[in-house]
Order: sequence, then C-alpha cells, then structure tokens
Amino acid sequence: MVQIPNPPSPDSPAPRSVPTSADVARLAGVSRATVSYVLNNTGAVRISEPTRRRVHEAARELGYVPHAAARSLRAGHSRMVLMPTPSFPAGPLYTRFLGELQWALGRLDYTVVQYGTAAPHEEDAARAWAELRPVAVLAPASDLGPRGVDVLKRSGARAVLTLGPEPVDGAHALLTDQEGVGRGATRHLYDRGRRSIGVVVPAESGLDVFSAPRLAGARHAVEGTDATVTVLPLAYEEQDAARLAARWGSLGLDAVFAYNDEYAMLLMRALQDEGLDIPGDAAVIGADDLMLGRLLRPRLSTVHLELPAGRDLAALVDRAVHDPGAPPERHKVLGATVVHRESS
Amino acid sequence: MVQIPNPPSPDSPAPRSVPTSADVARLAGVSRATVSYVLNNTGAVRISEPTRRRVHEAARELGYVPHAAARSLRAGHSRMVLMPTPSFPAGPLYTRFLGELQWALGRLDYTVVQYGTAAPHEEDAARAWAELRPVAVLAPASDLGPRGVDVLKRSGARAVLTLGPEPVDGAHALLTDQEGVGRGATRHLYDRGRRSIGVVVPAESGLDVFSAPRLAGARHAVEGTDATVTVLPLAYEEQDAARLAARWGSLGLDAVFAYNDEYAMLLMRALQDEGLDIPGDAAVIGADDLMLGRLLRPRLSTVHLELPAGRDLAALVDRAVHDPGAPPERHKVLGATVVHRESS
DNA sequence: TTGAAAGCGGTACCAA
DNA sequence: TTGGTACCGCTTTCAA
Repeated sequence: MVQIPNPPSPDSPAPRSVPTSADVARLAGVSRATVSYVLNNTGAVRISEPTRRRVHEAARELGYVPHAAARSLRAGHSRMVLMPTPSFPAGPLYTRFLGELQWALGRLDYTVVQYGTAAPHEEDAARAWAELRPVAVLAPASDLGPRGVDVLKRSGARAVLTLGPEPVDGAHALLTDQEGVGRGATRHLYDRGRRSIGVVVPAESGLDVFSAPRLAGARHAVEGTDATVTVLPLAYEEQDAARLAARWGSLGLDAVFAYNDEYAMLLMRALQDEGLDIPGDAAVIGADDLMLGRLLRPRLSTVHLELPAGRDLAALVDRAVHDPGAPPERHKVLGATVVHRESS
Repeated sequence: MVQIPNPPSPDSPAPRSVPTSADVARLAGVSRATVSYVLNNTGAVRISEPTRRRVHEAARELGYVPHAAARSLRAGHSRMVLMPTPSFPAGPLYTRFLGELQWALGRLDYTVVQYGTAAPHEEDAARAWAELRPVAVLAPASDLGPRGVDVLKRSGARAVLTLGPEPVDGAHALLTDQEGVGRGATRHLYDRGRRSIGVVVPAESGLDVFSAPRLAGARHAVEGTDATVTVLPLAYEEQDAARLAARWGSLGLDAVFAYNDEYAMLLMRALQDEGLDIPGDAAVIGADDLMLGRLLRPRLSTVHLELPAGRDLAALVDRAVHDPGAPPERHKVLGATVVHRESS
C-alpha cells in the first residue's frame, strides 16, 4: 500500500504528513538503511561522501526528525531518566538541586523527563511511569513502595532510586535525614537553655513528608531530658499566625522550631506584632537557610541543608544503570548544620 | 533468532526479560489480539467473561505493563504534552501555576512531561523535543523561534503554545505582559510623587527574560515626563546589596522598583541598614506579591500577578489540539495590579 | 558501498 | 467470540 503523499488540496497549505526516514531515502535516491547509517554516523560502515551529502540534504529539506519511540522500540532500551514532578511546592533549594542534576545527567547523555501527572494510587503511578520504559527512575520514597519498585524493575528500569527518610526495598536509597534537621534545631534550642519548645507543623498538605520526620527528630532530641515538645499546627497565612501568636502566652513556650525559614518568618512577625521579644521571650529557629533569614531582624537562626552535588548524583545513577544487579546502596544526602544567628 | 529467555545463572534471581503482550497471550492461551482487546476494553469487540478473566490473570501474574512507545508508534500519535523545564529558578508563583496546569491536563487525559535537558541552540532544542512526537508543546517564547515552531509542527505537534511577552510566528501565544508589571510599578511611584526612579536588574542570568521587559515597561512609564529611570544591576547577595546601598546617596534616587519582592526585600534591608527611611528617603516597590512582602516592615508595596487558571489553559491546549488548522490565538495571561502598602 | 529484510511491541482490520 | 496478520518508524545483520 502506497502512502498518499499529498491530499489534493489546491489552495490550503497541504498538511504534509510527518516525514520518515523512508521519505528521506526516496528523496536522496538511496535505501532506508543508508539513511540510518549516514544520520547516525555509524562507524562500522563507510558511506561515500556524495551519498552522505545527498542524504543530509534530503533530511534538511524535508525537515526530518527521527522518531524517538521507534528508535528505542527497536533498540530495546532508552536513555530516559524519569522523575515525577514533585507534589510539594518546591522551594529554591530543591529547584536548584534539580536543575543541577538535570544538567549533569544531560552531560552523561541521559534525557531527563519529569512526569507530571500524579496517579491516585502509588502502584498506578509506578505502572504509568513503567509504560515509558525509562532506564532509570528517581522518585520520592513516599511515592514508591516496594511493589512500585518491583513493577518498574520488571519493566526494564535498570536503576530505581528513592529520595526520602527511609529506604525502600529493592531500590537505591538517597536518605534525606529530615529527622536530623528537627533534632539539630531542637537540640540547639535546648543547648541555649530552652525547655518548652514548640514545633511548627504546616497545615498545608504535601508538606507532611518533611514535617513529620522533622517533628519526630525534635521529639527525639528532648527524649530523656526535662524539656518538652509541643506541636503547633500552622497554616501559611498571616491570620493563622496571628491567632497562634495571640495565644502564645497561654502556651508557656520559650522557643520554637518553625519548620523552615518561611514559616519562621511568618511566625516571628506575628510574635513581634504581639509585642514579644525575639529571642528574649521566644527563641526562633527555622530551616533551609534561605536568604530571607539573613535579612530578618533579629537575624534568623536556621539549619543549613547540604544537598548532594548534581554531578555526584548523576554519576551514581549512571553507575546504577551500568550495574543493575548490584545490591541497593544507601547514601545520606542531607548534611544538616545548625547556623546560629540572633533569633535563638 | 530466538531471544534467550533466561541466561543460565543458577543462583542469582533470574533477570526475567520484560513481559510483552505475547507472553500474556501465551500464558492465557489466547492470541495477542485478544489480549489487546481485553486490556483496552475495546467496545466494538465482545470477549467472553472467562477469557477476560484468564487474560487479566495472566497479565497480573507476569506483571505486564504495556509499552507506551510501541503503542504510540502504532497509533501514530500520543497524548503527551511537552514542556521544557524552566531555565530560571521557578518561584512559588510559577510552581503553583505549573502544578495546576498539570493537574488539569491530566484530567483531560494528557500526559505532561517536562523535558529537562537544555540544548545549546534553540533549534536543536525544538528538534530534541520533536523526537518525542508530543501532541502539544508549551514553551517559553524565548526558547522557541519561528523555525522551532515549524520543526515541531512538521513533526506532528498539533499545538504549539508559547509563553512570553511577544508572540512567535505560527504558535499560539500566551502573552505575559511583563512590561505591564514594570509600567504599573513605575507609574505607581510616579503617581506617589517620585521622579528619580531606580530599576533593579538582577545580575543572575536566566532572569533577563523577565527583567528586560520589566525595565522596558518602567522606561515606557516615564516617557514624556520629567521623571528618570536609572538601571541598578544587583546580584542576589547581601554584599552586593550593601554596596548598592552605600552609594545610594550619590545616585540621587527617591524610589526604586526592585524587580520582584525578593530583590526588594534584599535591597530594602540594605537601605535600612544604611539608616535610610522607607518610604521617606526611598520608596520601594516589588513584584509578584509574595507572602514575605506582607511580613516586612514597612509592608512592601508590590505588583500582584494574576496567572491564568490551570483549567482554562488546559482547555485552550485541548482546543488547539483538536483544531490544529486554526489560526494562532493570542491571550493575555498576566493580570498585573499594583498593591499599595507602606513602602511607597 | 549499498540494499533487502527481519523484528522491536502493540493495535485493528478481516476472516473464520 | 477469537485468531491471523499487516503495519507504525527505525536499526542492523546479511548478501550483493
């Protein structure tokens, strides 16, 4: 069956069908094989210079672009690294990290794809990702159970890496020690003499992945001491912060770990508006070490987070891809350091 | 050539090759066609209940996941909407917008994919995207010239939408009126009696896409008046802000449009540290209407940006896909409103 | 140096 | 109700 080249439409700009390598071959007067050889610069086969030129010329003229799906179907594998689009509002920290990682993976000739449609159920998500047959998957541990890892591996993913506080069976783990953040912050407050410590837990959904372990770390830090930890739910709104500040006196707290710098700014402002002295009446510490903390007065104490360099992580992915049989590795990827400023 | 099913490795867990629909068919004792019918719930074909059960059972047992590339190769089209990963550090505004859009497109059964490897040259980028044969592409106008649009369309993209201040030939345009932001902010300062207006231009690369039109808008706002606009390059560092603040007196300015709220916070802090009164000595206005502006003292004036609802934009994409022949539409997608607070 | 042809994994037409 | 089969676009072996 011959494909109809151009539906006879005298006046409308003929909606050319997408050119294939066969079209290029036809126009150049060679076979499809030759086209493939030329365009992929196959080393093992020598093509004469005039032929090469003709093929390139034809490809350019037709605006030929190879079909990635067909290629990887034939090849039996792709170079796609899949990451789900984060479900939480990514801060500057994570954004920069992601950018670096993508760049580094690009250098290793991987194509990074962020898959952006959240599935309701965890295993469905894994199946949806698996349909794309990525060579590697890097996902939050919270989005991927052991079943999900299995689905991906059975569909040919040579490396599955999870990012989160706990490892997932069968996958390489990048352990983000969020507990350490809460522990460090709280221990710092304790060391500064505080004993009644509030811990902000954002009301916004999606953040519990971070806030839960941070809270757990805080609790852990005061275990066996005379200090107490009080949970302070807080929505990221001025009103809610004002409400919390208004009943501050009745809470009997002398310090607060405010989840991160942004929530810290919100709460600190509300406390100051209530006439409280920071750190006199209440010590405040945030986390993430954002610029804004340095700009506040008093300057905001915080927990600085050291994310792994994109290059290193890209190299890890590459190694994992090359050796799919290797036992899952575990890497700590969150260096947490308390930065003491003026607010605590 | 028969594929070797299981490399003889007596002790290691046999690395099964990826199951295909043929494997499912074999196990269920039916043909590949039947498998396809059952798993896709093809309406036109009735399959007996026992057979359906056997097929589903076999698929489950093998952990079968269909191969998206093979499917879309056969179908001749995909439901993939491709967006390049933004090259600038996406703020909370853009992040939320993106999330909404992805969700809305997901509801329309599109798969959103963020392509995350920047190509050096613009047309190369378009070609790289075109290899994936997305049904629609949504990209910053700065990443996509008319040639790029053409490449995409010739490779079967049914809709190409650009996001930026200027339309791109052949593509639907979502016009982000960044000029309007600068114009609004500057006109506001002018209306408040200011005549020597500084405009911050971030030193960080990648932001010029926004800063250039914002500056142009500022210039436009004072055209034909007795006011002047002075460009103030500023890196997002305390030091650089301090430097700028130190020579503030010599600049003879009485107001500044600080690019956005974050740069405004940085600069305002530096000016205050220099002992200047805001807005007495210098009026300050930011943009983006972030939470932090409301928390500053004095409260930061800003320009509120109204991004289009994800639902509406998703609907627009869907319409464009359904009618690829339609002439390019243009939509203004940035409602800019000055929010007057205390800093100006 | 070039061409013919098989086959990657699905889908859908046609026949049984 | 089910099976056989052609075909989507590309790569690669084998022959010429």
